[in-house]
Amino acid sequence: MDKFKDAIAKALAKQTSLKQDQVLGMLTIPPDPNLGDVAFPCFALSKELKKSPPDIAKDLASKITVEGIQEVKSTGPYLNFFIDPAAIANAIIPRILKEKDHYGSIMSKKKALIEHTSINPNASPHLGRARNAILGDAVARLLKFHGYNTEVHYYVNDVGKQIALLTNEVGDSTPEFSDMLEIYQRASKKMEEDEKVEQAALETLNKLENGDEEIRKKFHNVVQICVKGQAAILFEMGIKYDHFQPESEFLFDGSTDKILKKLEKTGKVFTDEDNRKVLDQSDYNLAMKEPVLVLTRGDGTSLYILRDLAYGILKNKRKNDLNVMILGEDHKLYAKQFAAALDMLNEQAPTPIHYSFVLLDEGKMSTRKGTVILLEDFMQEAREKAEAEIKKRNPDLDNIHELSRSIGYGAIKFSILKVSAEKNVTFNWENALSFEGETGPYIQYSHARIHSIFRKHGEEAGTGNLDLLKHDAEIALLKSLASFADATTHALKTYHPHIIAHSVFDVASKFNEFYHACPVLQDDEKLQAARLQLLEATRIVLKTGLELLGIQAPERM
RNA sequence: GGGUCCGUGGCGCAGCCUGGAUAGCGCGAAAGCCUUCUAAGCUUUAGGUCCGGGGUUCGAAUCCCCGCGGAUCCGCCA
Repeated sequence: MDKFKDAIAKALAKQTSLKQDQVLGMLTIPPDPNLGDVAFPCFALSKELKKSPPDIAKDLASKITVEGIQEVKSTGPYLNFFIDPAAIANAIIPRILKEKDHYGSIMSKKKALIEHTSINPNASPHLGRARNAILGDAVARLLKFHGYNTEVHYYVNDVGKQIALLTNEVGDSTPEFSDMLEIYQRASKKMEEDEKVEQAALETLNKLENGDEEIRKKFHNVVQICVKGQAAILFEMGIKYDHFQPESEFLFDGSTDKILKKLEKTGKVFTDEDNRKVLDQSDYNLAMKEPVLVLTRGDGTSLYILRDLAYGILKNKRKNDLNVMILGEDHKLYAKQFAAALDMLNEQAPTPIHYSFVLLDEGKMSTRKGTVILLEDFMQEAREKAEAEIKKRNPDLDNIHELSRSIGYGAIKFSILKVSAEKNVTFNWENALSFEGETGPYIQYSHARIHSIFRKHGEEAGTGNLDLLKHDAEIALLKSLASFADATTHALKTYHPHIIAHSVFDVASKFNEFYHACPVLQDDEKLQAARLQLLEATRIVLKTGLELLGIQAPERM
């Protein structure tokens, strides 16, 4: 579409006092395709020309001709351009068929690093955490799609007080991952009731920092059980990581000490009345009562910020062109403080991508309190529903087990990814497990329908005269395919996968309208050949779009 | 008290960056469409003070200001 807009802008620039770039910024899409494909509002020229906008539109309509535009018409104050449908088809279809799964990619050759998920290793992940992982995975896929050599990190918070608490509670027993949630909740409850429990956790932590091998082993065991259990669930969802970075590494290799010393050299570190080391950040305009960052506890043990800084510096050593991390909205201020601290060390900060929480009707989720919906339970519900649906429609399929995973997880991911990350969502079983309308399965179904046609016809789309594609439904689909490429670049620029979700849904929706309006396999061989090409292009885009969201594209369902 | 994000038909959302013509989509509701490429689909109908109030502008869901409501944060949790 950009091609046509450029041509229009060029032609308009010749006829008016405006520059081509200015015109380009003013062009809009009419609300109804019957009005035209591209519009130029004439209000702005009104003062200068001392004529009414409708008169200007009329005047320009009679003067302008643009290649690939079959008609220029004035409607009130708007100058409307009708793109020749054949020109759209010939511009977009060959491009998609040639670029295939790269269609929409900027083909960067740069490097990127993304850190996401990074759940506390204590229990089975709940839906709120899943939003981080699913969003992060989608952004990682987006980066890879655009050609970024992308490294995916999972930061393992294996030295916290919460892990100490869990480790103490586990003691010498050898629990399974599935026991951890209960153990963690039990420990949290004990801590609330008895402050000695917290004291014990802090003592354990202190021993860990002072190199107690026994404690270190225990920590390691508990953390391993948790991380393995969590990663297995996420892996089942198709979410993978290149590197698990243990936080403890920065403690044991002396990085935290080094960073503390470096920060002290800035002269901004002071010791407070409780013997804690505190970093003064008043130079950074942070919206807090006292812009300070506490670096150590009174007993000298380090706080997470020092480890985070070490990790941030390590990330920078990889020389990435893009460096992003997915964080909850509760970490917004912390991300700023973190960036400020890195700046004091003359280091670059990663770009945070924040998301809001998933709420339940009854309020917030909390692993400690047990008011959670676990991702694994949600996954199971989705699989079971998918399996029931498949058996209802297509009981003869031989891969029902595999298929119900694709469809169930597709529904979960799409329901999370279609909403912009900064929006609070209230979880609702019915909406989240819907397979109809604006859902993952709807898109998967559209993709499967195309495969069905090709199975009947034979896999080769062949060649044909694309000028024949001029039905309204065909044109609408063509335009949707064209705007997919805009969506992928916009999504990259803003780190907003929901833009992809809506775009690929639009393609599926336009395809289904086309499917009902235009029979593909039919007597008119030439028309059939043209439509098969359109179908092949649609299949490519649907598959690409689904993959960007981490959703599989089954060929039958 | 201060900062940030969100507020769009009964419900869930897109549109806001970059202002433009009757505000889109899905669910739910009502009615229709399977002897033709999979009905997880399609078509039609009903349903909206775009949270409220000011301002900027020829024009505001969109930009600015002031409120209201929700989320979240503001020193030893990560």
